[in-house]
Amino acid sequence: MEIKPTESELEILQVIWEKSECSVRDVHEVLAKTKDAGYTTTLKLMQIMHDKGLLERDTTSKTHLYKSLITRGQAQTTALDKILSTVFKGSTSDLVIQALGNRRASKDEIDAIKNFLDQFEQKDSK
Amino acid sequence: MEIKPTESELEILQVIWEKSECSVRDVHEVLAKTKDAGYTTTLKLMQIMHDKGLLERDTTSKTHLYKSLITRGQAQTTALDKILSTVFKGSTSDLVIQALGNRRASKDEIDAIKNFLDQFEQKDSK
DNA sequence: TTGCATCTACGAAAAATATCGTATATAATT
DNA sequence: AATTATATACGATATTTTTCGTAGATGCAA
Repeated sequence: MEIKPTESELEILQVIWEKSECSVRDVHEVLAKTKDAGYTTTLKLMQIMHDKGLLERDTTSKTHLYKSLITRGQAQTTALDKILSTVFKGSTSDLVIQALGNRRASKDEIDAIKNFLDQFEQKDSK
Repeated sequence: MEIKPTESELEILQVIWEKSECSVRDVHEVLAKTKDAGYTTTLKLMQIMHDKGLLERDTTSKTHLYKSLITRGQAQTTALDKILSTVFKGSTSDLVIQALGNRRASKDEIDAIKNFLDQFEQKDSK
């Protein structure tokens, strides 16, 4: 079964991933900075996400607390898979090169990637 | 002005990018392999894309021919920017590492990336 | 304990996307 | 020339996603 969060759902997940457990108000206050949708909109969305199995919640107190049932890593994988197939013809190296080409990456970041590649290659060729 | 193709529009663009110039039927025949939507659906979509300025078309003959007004590279950049901000907290290196980690990349691909990084670093540190 | 603030629940409207059916024009075939 | 196949145009419907308003519950403060 595929879980594909919508655009708005991802906005919410971002907040929850940071704080790990959130009330609707917690989430809404963050979103309100960049977006203007009413409180009940956020509420409804989070309820839907709960129905879909994207969030779990603790309803013991009046203010319910939500946690994400999918990790940021999972969402990253899903997102990458999607754009790999839609715009990169499945080529991971195209994606990586494009990602590095158009953006500023610090030397540290580049080194991190190189190290990663080294160990990756070792594992691969033994 | 931001152009953000929808999911279905990207499916169509993929076909057009391959052939560079397509009739509606060209596109529809490819899509029909993996999807089942009627011919007029594809037609309508391509008309909408033309209205939006995503496609241009030559209407001299009965069968209109469409070309893409955005390159695959542009779509790649847009897609990367979006997921960078929604699931990667803006970290390019996270994205790259995640992309390489979960997928099989051939030795050639890895070498290509390493070369790219080398020249990139040179440019960077002068 | 009365009133006010803050929750949740939830139906329903709005907006964005995607799909289809039908009318009509044009070209090809017999 | 008549028939058939194939195009476009385009309104209408379906589906998905987002937004909102209102009702009712719960806790807190005066």
